This record gives sequence, structure tokens and C-alpha cells, in this order.
Amino acid sequence: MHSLLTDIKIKINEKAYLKDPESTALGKKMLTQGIELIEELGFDSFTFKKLATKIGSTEASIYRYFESKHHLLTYIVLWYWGWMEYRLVFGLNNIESPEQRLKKAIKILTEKIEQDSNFSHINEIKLNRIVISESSKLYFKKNVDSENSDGFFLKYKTVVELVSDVILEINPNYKYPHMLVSTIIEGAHHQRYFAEHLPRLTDVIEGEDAVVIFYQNMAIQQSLIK
Amino acid sequence: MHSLLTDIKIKINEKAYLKDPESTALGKKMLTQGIELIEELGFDSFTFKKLATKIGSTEASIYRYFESKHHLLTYIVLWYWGWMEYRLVFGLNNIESPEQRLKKAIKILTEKIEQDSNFSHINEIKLNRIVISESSKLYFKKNVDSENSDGFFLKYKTVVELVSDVILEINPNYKYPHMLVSTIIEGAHHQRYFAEHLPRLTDVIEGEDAVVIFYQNMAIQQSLIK
DNA sequence: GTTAAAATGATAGTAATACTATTATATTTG
DNA sequence: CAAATATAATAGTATTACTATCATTTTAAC
Repeated sequence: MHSLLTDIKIKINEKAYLKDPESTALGKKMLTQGIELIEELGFDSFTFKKLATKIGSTEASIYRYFESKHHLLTYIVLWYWGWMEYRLVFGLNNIESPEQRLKKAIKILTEKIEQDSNFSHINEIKLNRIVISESSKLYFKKNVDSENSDGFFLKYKTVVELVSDVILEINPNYKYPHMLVSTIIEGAHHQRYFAEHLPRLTDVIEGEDAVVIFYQNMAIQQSLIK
Repeated sequence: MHSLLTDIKIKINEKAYLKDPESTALGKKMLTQGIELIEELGFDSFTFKKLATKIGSTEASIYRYFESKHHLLTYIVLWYWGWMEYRLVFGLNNIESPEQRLKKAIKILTEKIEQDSNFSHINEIKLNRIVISESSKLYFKKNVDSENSDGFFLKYKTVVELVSDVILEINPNYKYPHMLVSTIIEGAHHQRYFAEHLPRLTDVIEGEDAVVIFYQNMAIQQSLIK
């Protein structure tokens, strides 16, 4: 991906924030350093007090941007899926064969993340690590339905839909495109985490990217069924 | 599964508790009502104070059994995987064809859970719901490595290994058995949760158990590769 | 059946957390 | 330059996840 685009901004659901953090220097600091700190401490140990100290501000100021630390996590995860959508739309453009598009899509979704210079205040590598280990905490909670109706999972659904459509292009009769795509996305996240912490739950192979190969294979195999 | 076995007990890693809750009436109440309450409130809102009130005891008494609420969750999740192991060993017994064994294993791991009368103080249906929505919080945390070395994920690994071995029986050259099995287990959990809360991430089909069919298919398809 | 030991209950206390509220001080904008 | 707005400084609250202590009940041993 080249940085020929200047000033692209990923638009985030307004319910995720009180005041747009991208609109001020202080807000951007909250995002940059927030990602840094959540990645470092884990979301459970992350507090607004610690973030305030890190950015030389106060708890009260952060609360003017985000209702809660949970909303800050929601914001950055929404950003991530907005970014993924953009990567997918870009990455699949001009590829004619739907099989090739599917392979590319799975690669984009499951590969190791690299820094994207188009968004200088976001560290995508750390953000990816946060998405892997913390984002399920956003939907595995009792208020999932109300957050869902606030649209907090829309970007994730959009990404799933995008890839499902490619599968249906390959095989219009395939019954489980969403199931397949969400299994692959969540699966890839899990496998990368397992490789680091619970290796007996995965199969890491030296020198090749087993995660990408495994899920590309799965996607193609499945979408050709029947 | 028949209840011809009396007094089977699932043995739990001793590091998960301070005093064996299965050894006293009060301890059993903690498990029974703990499962009830965690399922009802979600783990984040669950507290020992609330549990104490529910069982007519005190916070201090619960702390004599479990170091923390996190340890109680660890205990019941370990119990779940111990129970799954027992269901698998039982369920696969006497099936000759490895393909049939694999299909049966995937069914056991992904089907809707029913109450097991062999363990009267555990509600497996509620426990399954807890495992689905709370158990990832046990490994997606910063101290995962130390808990791993305490053996808190051993039962889960055993279950994955058991099914991986069946896959390798079908195809000794298959490269990703653990990846496949853990993808299926986690995937099935996710799909059941999505069906209830985020239906656009899955494909629920009336009248048939799409989850079981989808993952059985995936397991067989994949294990026949190459 | 008494006694000692073990289990449980009752109560208090602590540091940290996730906020809310208020007022003072900068900074920006019209 | 004044007025509006943003931020800082500070204080306060209810809840949580514990720890500690001592009294009381239950159980088990002789």
C-alpha cells in the first residue's frame, strides 16, 4: 500500500465518543498513547488515570472525550475495522478472478500487520495485538445487544459481508459464507495468540506463514463445496 | 449418555482452589450457585459478595475455597473441559472408522449441550454458556503464561490433542490438526453466540443444526487434504 | 459425651477503580 | 479585548477485590 493519499480519515460512529479525538492534538494523543498503554498493560489494568499521567493531562479531560475506557476501546477497534475495510476495498480492486480476490481478502485479514504510514498517529501493529486479545471483551458482555443497536459492531459486519460476497460470487449456493468468514477472522486471531502463548493449540511451521496458508485453503475449499 | 456410573468425579487441578469445593456441602453450593450467578450477571458483574448472599454465607468463607473470582471461573472451566474429555472418550469408544470418530467428536464439541444427570450439582447448559462467553477472558490476559505453567489450560489442550489424533489417523501427513481443532471449538462457540446476539456474523438455518454440520464438514474436508 | 480442632460467620478495614462535580486557569475565537 | 471554550487541579463517592481478626458453630476423636 502506498502513501499517495494524503489526509484520509477513517470515520468513526459518533456514539463511540463525546468529542472527536481526531479533532485536537490532545485527543490524538489519547489515541496514540492509549493504544500504546492498552497494548502494554492489557485492557483490564489500563486506566484513564494512567493514560492521563502518560499524556500529561488529567482524568477529567479524557472523560470529556470518552464516556468510559470501554468507549475508548470501542473507538480504536472500530477504527481498526474501518481501516481493514479500506485495505480490503483497495486490495481487491482490479483483481478479476473471484478466487484470487478471496485469497487476497483472506491474506489481508489474517496476515501479520505492518505499519500503515497513511495514519501516523495510529500504530497498527499494536492495535492489531489489541484487537486480537481485547476486542472479544467488547461483545462477550451482557450489554452486547444495546451496543449492537448503537452500531458498535457495524464495521466488523461490513468486513464480513464484503468477503462473504466474494464467496457467493464463487459459489452462489454456498450456505454458510458469514459463518466461514467470521470463523476465519476469529480463528486467525486466536492462532496468532496461541502461537505466542499456548503453542499446543496450534501448528506453527518455521519459515512459512501457516496462518495465512491454512485459512486461505479453508476459504477456497469450503466455498467450492456442492 | 446413560447414568449407569455412580459417583464419578472430575478431578480438577489443585492450583485452582484452596480447599476442594467438591468436598463439602458449602463448597458444592458455591459451584452450583456460582455457575447460576455468573451465567445470570456475566463474569464482570459477578462478585463473591453477591454469591455469598445467594448461598447464605460470607465473602470470607468463599475466599477460603478460592483465591479469587478468577480462580472460581478457572475451576468451572477446567471442570467443563474435564467433562468434555470424558464425553469424548466415552462417545468415541467402539467406533472403528476414524472418519466416523471425527464426525462424532466434532458433534460432541459443537452440539447444543444437554444436562448430564451424572453430575447433579453442575448445570452443564449454563456452564456451556459461561464457557462460550467468559472462558476466553481466562487466556486473553497478561498473566496467561504463568497460568499456563500452572496447568490451567491443560484440559483444553488434552481435548484438542484427542481430536487431533483422530485427524492424524485419517491423514498422517496433515499439517495443521491442532489449528483445525481449536479453530472448530472456538468457532462453534462464537457462532452460537453470534446467532443469539450478532446474527449478521453467522448463517443460522431453521430446523437443522448449522453449527454442527458446518464444522463436521470442515473437519472432514480439511483432514482429507493432500 | 466431653473436648479439641476445624469450619464458618460476623465484622472491619484497605487500596484501587471508575467515575462525577466543582472551580480555577489557560487558550482560542469573534 | 471580551467572551466562550478547553483544559487542569482537586475533591469526593460508591463499588470492588481483597485481608485480617475474632466469635461461634459444627465435626471428629477419645
